[in-house]
Amino acid sequence: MVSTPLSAPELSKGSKERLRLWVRLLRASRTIEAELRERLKKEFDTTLPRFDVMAALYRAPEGMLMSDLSRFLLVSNGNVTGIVDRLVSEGFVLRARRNGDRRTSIVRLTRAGSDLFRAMASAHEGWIGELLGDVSGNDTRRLAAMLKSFRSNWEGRE
Amino acid sequence: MVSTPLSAPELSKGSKERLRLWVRLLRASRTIEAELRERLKKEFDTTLPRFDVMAALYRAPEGMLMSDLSRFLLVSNGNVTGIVDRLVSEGFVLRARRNGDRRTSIVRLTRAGSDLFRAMASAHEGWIGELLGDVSGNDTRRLAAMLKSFRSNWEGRE
DNA sequence: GTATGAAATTTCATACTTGAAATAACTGCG
DNA sequence: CGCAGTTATTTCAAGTATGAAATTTCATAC
Repeated sequence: MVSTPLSAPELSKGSKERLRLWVRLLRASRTIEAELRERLKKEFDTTLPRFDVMAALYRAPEGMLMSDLSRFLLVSNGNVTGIVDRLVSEGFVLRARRNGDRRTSIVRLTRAGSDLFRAMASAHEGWIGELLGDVSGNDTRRLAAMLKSFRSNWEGRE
Repeated sequence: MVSTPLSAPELSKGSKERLRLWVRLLRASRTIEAELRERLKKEFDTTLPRFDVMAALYRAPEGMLMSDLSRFLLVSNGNVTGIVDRLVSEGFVLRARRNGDRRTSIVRLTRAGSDLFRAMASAHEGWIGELLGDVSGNDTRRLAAMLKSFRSNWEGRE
């Protein structure tokens, strides 16, 4: 009928409902993210990206490559460089050259970094418990399961 | 036992499960967001924040105040200023002074902005349908309902 | 051993983002 | 009226984010 190339009259059947789901998903995560950012700033004078990097490194005591960090956190390479730079200059993270491959550098938490992260992680877990406190235990498990399967279904591509 | 002030031995009962839910929620939305950003760039040479602003304005043909935009999109005031500035300079958005209150400016889409947004929205809906395609209709509705109640429960504060 | 190409990281330009400070305009009390 | 306080917006510095180009190193085929 009309000439718009991509917009078939209805698109896929459930696309309106899925769109609504996406909008709510995004709003939920932005709301929580904003609150976390504010608390991290107020309580620990740090930021969410720093926290994310430290969380990733805390789970990998032997250290991670920059590219592993960027893949795991779903952010670009150049981005990780900047955040790690600042963490290094503050003494929470260490860059170590490897003997094997001089292109790569292993990044890991310093002792001060681990100590700080433990304190932050504990507070963080409490905040999440509070912010998601109105979600029942059943819903929590069901939501988490749905989101898990979504991710694994979809990420397999590309 | 120990001296860490915030970390009671277990925190709230379901806090570990809620933490897992949060991590998955965040990963899901970041994964989708990254894909949308890439496609918006490739297909329309624009960005997600620009799209978000235009989407908000499209729903409000009479226009919105800057502060309404920032509240609705959950981003800071200063942020909206920059994005709108760019959209204005590209001819997709218009700032109009009001006769009533000279502090405020009503922001709305131009004709070109509406036309562009319609095209983008149609593609966008299709992408979401595709990216969330593995979520069944039932799950879509259930997830959306859970996320809705979460948001309204929690946002009532502050 | 040396070109060729791939891989890991950094650098760069541009844009987004926040939170705080600055500006400008409105409101209403005395 | 005058001015104290509030509201709407912009400005600003610092940090985050991307994607592309540049660097450096490695690996492999000659």
